[in-house]
Amino acid sequence: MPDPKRPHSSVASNFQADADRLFVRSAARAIHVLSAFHEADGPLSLSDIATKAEIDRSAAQRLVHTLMTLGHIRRSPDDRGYLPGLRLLDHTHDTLRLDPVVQVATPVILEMRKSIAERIDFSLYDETRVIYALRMQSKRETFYATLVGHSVPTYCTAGGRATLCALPPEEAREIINRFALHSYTSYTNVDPDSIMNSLEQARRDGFAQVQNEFVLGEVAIGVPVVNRQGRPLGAIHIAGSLSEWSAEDFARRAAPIAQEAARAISGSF
Amino acid sequence: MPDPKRPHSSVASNFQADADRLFVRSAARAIHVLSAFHEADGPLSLSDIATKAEIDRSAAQRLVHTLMTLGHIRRSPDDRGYLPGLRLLDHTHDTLRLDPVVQVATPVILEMRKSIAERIDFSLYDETRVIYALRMQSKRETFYATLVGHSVPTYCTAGGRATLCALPPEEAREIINRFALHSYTSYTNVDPDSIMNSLEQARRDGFAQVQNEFVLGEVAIGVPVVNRQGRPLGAIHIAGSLSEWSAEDFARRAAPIAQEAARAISGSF
DNA sequence: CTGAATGTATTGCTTGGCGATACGGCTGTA
DNA sequence: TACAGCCGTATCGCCAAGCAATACATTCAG
Repeated sequence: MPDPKRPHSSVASNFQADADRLFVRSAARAIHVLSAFHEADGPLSLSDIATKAEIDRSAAQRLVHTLMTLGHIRRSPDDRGYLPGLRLLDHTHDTLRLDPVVQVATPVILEMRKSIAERIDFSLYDETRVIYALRMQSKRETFYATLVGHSVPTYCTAGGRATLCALPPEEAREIINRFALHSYTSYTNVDPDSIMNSLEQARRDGFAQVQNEFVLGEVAIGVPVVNRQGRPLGAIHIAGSLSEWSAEDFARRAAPIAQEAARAISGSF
Repeated sequence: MPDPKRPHSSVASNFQADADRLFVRSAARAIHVLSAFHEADGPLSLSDIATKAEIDRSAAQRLVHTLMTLGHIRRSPDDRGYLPGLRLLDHTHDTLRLDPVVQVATPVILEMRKSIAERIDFSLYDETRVIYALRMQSKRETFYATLVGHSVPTYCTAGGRATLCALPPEEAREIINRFALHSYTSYTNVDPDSIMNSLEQARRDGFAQVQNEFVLGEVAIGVPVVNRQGRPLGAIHIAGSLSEWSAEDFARRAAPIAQEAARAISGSF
C-alpha cells in the first residue's frame, strides 16, 4: 500500500542509479540539464529544461541555479530564458587539445591545405556519428555547420562511411541497424544492404565517396584514420561543389591527398 | 569540542553551498571534475582529478564513474588515465549555435574572407578574457591555437583590448587590476596605466592594434562588437605576419573591413 | 480582470551521497 | 623476490544534503 506521505517516490529514478552505488544522481542530472539544450532551438525556460531533462521543476531550479553560479548556464541577453554558458567552451578546448588523435592530426590537416583549396575537415568517430573537430575551409561556405562540435550521422556522410568501412562488416551493420535512418535529401541512401555495399566499395577503393546524400550539390570523399588494430578513430574528409567538379575528377584529385594524410596520422596509434 | 565520529566535516564544503539552500554540491563537484582538465597536459589519474578538483578520492571515483557512463569522461586510448569525453563537444555545439551573437556574426565573418586573405577570428567577451568562437584561417597557420574554445587574456590581445575599450574606463581598469598580468613575450605591456592609454587610443581610432605582445611576429587589429547600450559582446580580430606587413599598412588594410563587419553585427543587439 | 506563464523562496522528511577503508593488480626498484 | 607505491575497484553504515511539494510575486496575453 502506497504511503501518502511519499507521493511518487518509486518513479523517476532518473536513469541508471538502480543497483549502482557509485552513480551520483545529482551529477547526472546536472549533465541532463545541460543536455536539454540539445533539443532546443532558442533560450529555454525552467519548465522547458525540467521537461527535456526529465526532472521536476524544483530539481531544475536547483540545478540551473548551481550551473549558473558556475558559468555553465546563463540568461539569454534579452532575459527571455536560459542558454548554455560560455564556460562550456573551456571544456571544449580541453577535449580537443588533450585528444591524442587531434594532437597529431592538427599539423597534418593544416599542411593539407597547401595541396588543395577545397574544404577539409577532421572529425572524431563516435559510433553512430562523427563529430567535427577541425576545419580548414575553402572560399565558399554557406551555413551554420561551420561550428565545431557539429555531428553528422555515419551512414550517409563521407567521413562517416569511411569510419564504418574500417570496422568488421557485422559491427558496421549493427551500428547502421541501431541508427534511425533518415532521408536528408532525396538522394540519401537509407537501405542497409545498399549502404553495406558502399562500405564494401569504400574498403576496396581506400576511400568513401558521397554525393548529394547529406547536402545537395555537395560531393565529398572521406578516408578513415585508424589505430594499429585497424579500428577507426576518426576521418579526414574533403568536400567540394558539384557545380565545379565531376564526382570522378573530385575523387581523383582529393582522395590521394586525404589518404596520404590519414596514413601519416594512423601511424601513431 | 570536535566530534570524533565526524573527522573533518566542517572543512571543505567545496565552495559556495554555505547558506545557499539551492546550491547542489554534487552537481558543482561534477563540474569541478570536468574543470580539473583545465590544468592538465595529458590524461589524469583518479587521484590527479581528486587533487585538482579539491575533493577526496572517493568522491572523484563516484563522479568520474558517473561522468564516464554519460560519455563526458573517457579513458585515454592507451588506458593510462582519464580524458574529457566527446559528449562535451555536443555542449560546445549548443553553446555556439544558440548564442545570438554567434548566430548573426557567422555569415558576416564568412563574408569577410572575400575581402582579405589574413586570419579572421570572432571571439566572445568574458571579462578577463576573450574566447575564440569562429575562425577563418589564412594560408599559413602554425600551432594549436587553431582550436575553438581557446581563450586569451583581454589585456594584451587585439580582440581583448577592443572589448575593454568599449567599457567605461573605470570598469576596464577594474578588470585589468583583477587580472594577473603576465609577460607572454618581451614586448607584452603589463603596466596598467600604459594599457589604459592604449585603450584610450583604441577608442579614438575605432580599433585596437597589438604587435608582438602575445605572439611574436604577429600583428593584429581588433574591433569590438557591442550591444545598443554600447557594452561589449565580443570582438572581430584579424591577424597577420610582421614579415609580410608593416603595422601601419596592416591597420590601413584590415581595420576598415573589421569595422564594417562589426557595425553590421552590433546593429542587432 | 483573469489565467497561465515566468522566476524565486521555504520547509520538513528521508534517502542519496558521503568518506573511510579494504583489496587486488600493475610497475618499478632495491 | 619482495616491497613500496601507485593504479582502479568495491563495500558499508551514518546523517545531512538534496529532495519534492508548496507558496508567492511578477509579467504578459487575451
